[in-house]
Amino acid sequence: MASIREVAKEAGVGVGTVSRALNGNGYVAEETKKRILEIAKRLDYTPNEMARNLSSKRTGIIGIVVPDIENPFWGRYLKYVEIGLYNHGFKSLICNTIGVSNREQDFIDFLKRKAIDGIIVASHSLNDEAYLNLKQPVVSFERDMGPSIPQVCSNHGQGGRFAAEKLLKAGCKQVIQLGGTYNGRTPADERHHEFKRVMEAAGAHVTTIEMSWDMVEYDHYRKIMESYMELFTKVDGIFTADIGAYFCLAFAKKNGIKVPEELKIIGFDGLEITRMSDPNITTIVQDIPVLARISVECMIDMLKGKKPKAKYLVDVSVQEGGTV
Amino acid sequence: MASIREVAKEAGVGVGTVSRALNGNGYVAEETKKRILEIAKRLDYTPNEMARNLSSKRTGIIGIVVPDIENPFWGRYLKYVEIGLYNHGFKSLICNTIGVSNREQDFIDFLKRKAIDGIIVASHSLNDEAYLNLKQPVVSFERDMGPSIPQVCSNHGQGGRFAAEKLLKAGCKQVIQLGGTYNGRTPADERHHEFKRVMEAAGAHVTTIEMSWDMVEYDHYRKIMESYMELFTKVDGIFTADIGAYFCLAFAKKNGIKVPEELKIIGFDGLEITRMSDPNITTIVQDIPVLARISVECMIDMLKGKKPKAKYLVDVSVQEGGTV
DNA sequence: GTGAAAGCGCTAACAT
DNA sequence: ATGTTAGCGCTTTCAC
Repeated sequence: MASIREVAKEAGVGVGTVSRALNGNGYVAEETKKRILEIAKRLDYTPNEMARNLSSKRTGIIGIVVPDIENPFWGRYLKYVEIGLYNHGFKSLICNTIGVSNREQDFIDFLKRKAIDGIIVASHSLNDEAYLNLKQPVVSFERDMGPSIPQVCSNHGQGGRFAAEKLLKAGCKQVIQLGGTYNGRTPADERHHEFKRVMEAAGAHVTTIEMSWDMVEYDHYRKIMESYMELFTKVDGIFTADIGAYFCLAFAKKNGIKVPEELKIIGFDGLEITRMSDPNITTIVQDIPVLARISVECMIDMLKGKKPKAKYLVDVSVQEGGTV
Repeated sequence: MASIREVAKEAGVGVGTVSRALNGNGYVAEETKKRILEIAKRLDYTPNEMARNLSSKRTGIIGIVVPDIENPFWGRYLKYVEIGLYNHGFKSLICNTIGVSNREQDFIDFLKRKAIDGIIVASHSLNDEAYLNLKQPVVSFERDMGPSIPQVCSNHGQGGRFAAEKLLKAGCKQVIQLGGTYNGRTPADERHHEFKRVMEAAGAHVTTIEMSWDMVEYDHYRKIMESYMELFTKVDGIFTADIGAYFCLAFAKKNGIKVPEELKIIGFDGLEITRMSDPNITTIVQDIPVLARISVECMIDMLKGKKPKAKYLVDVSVQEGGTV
């Protein structure tokens, strides 16, 4: 309630002096400074952030656009982005697109109106153009949006190679992989390209089933996986996202297919769920905390006027489990 | 970049007229209005939200304090709160306390500084006092913070009774329940009180193990559950949060304990995970979308100056599974 | 060192 | 119907 003017009046000084005393900028005599601080506390003075924003032209808020907070991958990514931003003094505003492109556009407008200082986009229901020509910083997660927007993503190609090597070493000859929408050539598709390349180079046969992982209900994937499992009986290895891997394993157990003896399963992502099954699922782990940290650092650099690299590739790793 | 003044100058009118034309307030001739809108578009005019905030004394942003976004329960709650707020024209700022009370206090300060319009608190690492005496609206989720702060929570007592009834009907005589920290008398504890009361009234024996569900790593709970399972061999029924129930079931399967024949398990929360096991877990479902919607409506009411009820209790329901 | 004053960009009351 | 002007509460020159 108390404004800077009341503090100034009470202290018998000008508002400028109060501002300097409170923010530690410019010269203020120790004496007066102490008095001002005291009065500010006594009056329970709280600076008005809106006014401060208007004058400083920044809000201290960064927007984060994700496809679905409820999805464990995004929940985790969001968590670590929030932590990173917080450590740099920024707050996190979320936009959960849940497939509705309006929501994303709405958020971009919010940025244009300077209600937030920048956006980290990890969802892509909109064309890239929506983000080009923005004056404020934008960082893209898992998508190439052109040279003006830095991109952070896992080294999916490496992940695909790791998966292929694991299955090859385990003796797989006839495998299927589920996932990868080849239209957009997103970074994530790269893992399926590489997987196929390496497997085939070693003489194995690969069947690719295109499907997306925009999670609806998990149980949806159970049915999908089960129907494919019925279809491919001669298969000795499967490479798919963790959720898929989980249901594959469940199906195999239920139908007396021995894992890993008769069927090897390797996942991708490294979600908690892979550690909740018995046996644990062997999977390629994305390093979400690092992905998030780099996303944030990119953003901070841009806010400071520094130009980050165009692309950051983060190593994946293999989580040993009992399914390969 | 273009400000309202430039639009005004270009259109040969005053800034007031432009403001009215753009916001649809007050009288503006159709003719001039059309011209202004055209010019605004041509100049790519975007209203500055900070300035607007300062003058209107609101930001259109609501803060949401949760213990851990990555936890599926909170992720889901957050998702539906975000959707609700969005539908009312508000954006969602998140504060993930992850047990650090500073973070929560920091957020309260943000509110005091009028950087956000209100807070929905679903985390409680701070004393209630921190929220009392705030001029802006606060809504509490799953905690009684005194008469001045409306509270939204599941009807845990009902949930405890449902669970007890299920187990009793299934013939349980000797059960254990895990969870409930009797110190704080949080709404959630109520389910364990009621569970015990009903079970004992029917002549069953109840052992209560106090523990909290501030999730660290899921696997942490696997170990806890396993150690308790080893301990209680004569038990014929278990009531616990879904995560615990999941690991109980896993343990039972691994150790040849037949579920539900020899052991009945009933969970609480209604998380996805209960539908990922085989059999699905019988559990008491919290209606998160409704809890979220009411939280939001409470907030909106308060922002409008309406006084909401002091307490909103949301019904839970039984999800039939194969563990009871 | 400190006070006065000019913005920051918009809204709204008040003239005209 | 429209222009002018006074805030909104703070930061930041620029004199003194």
